[in-house]
Amino acid sequence: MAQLLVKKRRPPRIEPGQSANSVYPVLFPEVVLGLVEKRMGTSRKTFLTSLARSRGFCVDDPCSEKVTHVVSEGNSGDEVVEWLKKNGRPPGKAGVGDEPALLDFSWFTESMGASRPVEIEPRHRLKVATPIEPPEEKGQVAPYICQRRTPLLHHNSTLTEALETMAEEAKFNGSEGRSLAFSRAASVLKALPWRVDRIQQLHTVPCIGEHSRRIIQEMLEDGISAEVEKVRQSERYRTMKLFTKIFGIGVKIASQWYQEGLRTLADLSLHQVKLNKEQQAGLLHYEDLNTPVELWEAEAISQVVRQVIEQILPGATVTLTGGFRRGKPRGHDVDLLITHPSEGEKMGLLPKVINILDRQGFLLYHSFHRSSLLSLEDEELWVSGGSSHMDHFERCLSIFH
DNA sequence: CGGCTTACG
DNA sequence: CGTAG
DNA sequence: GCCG
Repeated sequence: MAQLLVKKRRPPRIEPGQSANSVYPVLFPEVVLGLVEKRMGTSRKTFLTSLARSRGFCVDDPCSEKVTHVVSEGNSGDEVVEWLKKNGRPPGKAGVGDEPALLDFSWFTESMGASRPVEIEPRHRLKVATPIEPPEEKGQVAPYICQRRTPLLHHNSTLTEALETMAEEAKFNGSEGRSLAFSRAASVLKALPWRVDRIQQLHTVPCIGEHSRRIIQEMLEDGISAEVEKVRQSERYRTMKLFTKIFGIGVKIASQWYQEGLRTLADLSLHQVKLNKEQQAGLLHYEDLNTPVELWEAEAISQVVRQVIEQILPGATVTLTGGFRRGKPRGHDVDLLITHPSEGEKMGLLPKVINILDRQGFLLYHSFHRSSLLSLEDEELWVSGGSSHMDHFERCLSIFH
């Protein structure tokens, strides 16, 4: 099997103004809307569905198990629960916690206005007298990390961003352990099914110690943490963040540059710092490489690679994997898996693919050696493969254009 | 007080 | 030393 | 920094 990863920077554009639902790119695959027709009416539901899809939302039958956000207009929470039951929504498994959120129309309106799913707040939730959710919620966090949900959209973004700033700062200072602890504190808050609004709610939550609790308390009381703000404003933190976002530059080199008085990307050129090939590409394509890849871009790259692979190895399959396959709307790269029913057909496939992509002008940068390759740019393409009984590992990282 | 992921280039 | 998941 |  061969695995290919691609990051693209400016792939083919999708023309605006298309009407069919399928042509709108899904920008928020982690959110699936279900519109309750009761008291909304068929035509209004159709209109709202088109509106949502045109803004990149996925819309499905509210009774589908894929639905994460059930939106209704003019119904009480109990009425929606009853309606879902009557219209055949399968009952959720107790304790799994995968029940959809039951939301008032205000959440829909605000999300459409923002062109993205806004964070769910208590005022958005429909009040349900007969809870559809099992009384598991108030309780604890699962004992094992692998049992916890860490959703992209959760209820404590402000708090987790603060804790992650502290984690980053610790890492910049060489304190891996501290950094890990703050990262865990942030993660555990992402797993909570409710918004933390009182410090007492954290008494039984693991990974929240004295320091994290102090920061959280400050934020709950003042809406801001002086300690975190001080970090965010500090020249050291800002500069380290700037430098370590250069592909190929880690804490050590960034710190060294800071010691030498360097502060901006322009300073690096002025002082003619020594950079290897990857780092040069990293600096040259700094903005591009730090701009997230959108799902539609990933799909465009897959399509290009698919077309090239078809020429070289007919019958091969190219599948988008990685974060996008897990439903993320954005990523920092594109993972592609290349498979073919026959054995041995894939040897040397990667260099051929890269050469063709290069000749077609898709690659801004690429490099590979005997067993691996790595490059970075507006787009990057990474391929790795191994054969079944060979310890073969072929990889390629390039930049797509 | 020690541990905090691991492999590879 | 840096990258990746 | 947090945990055992």
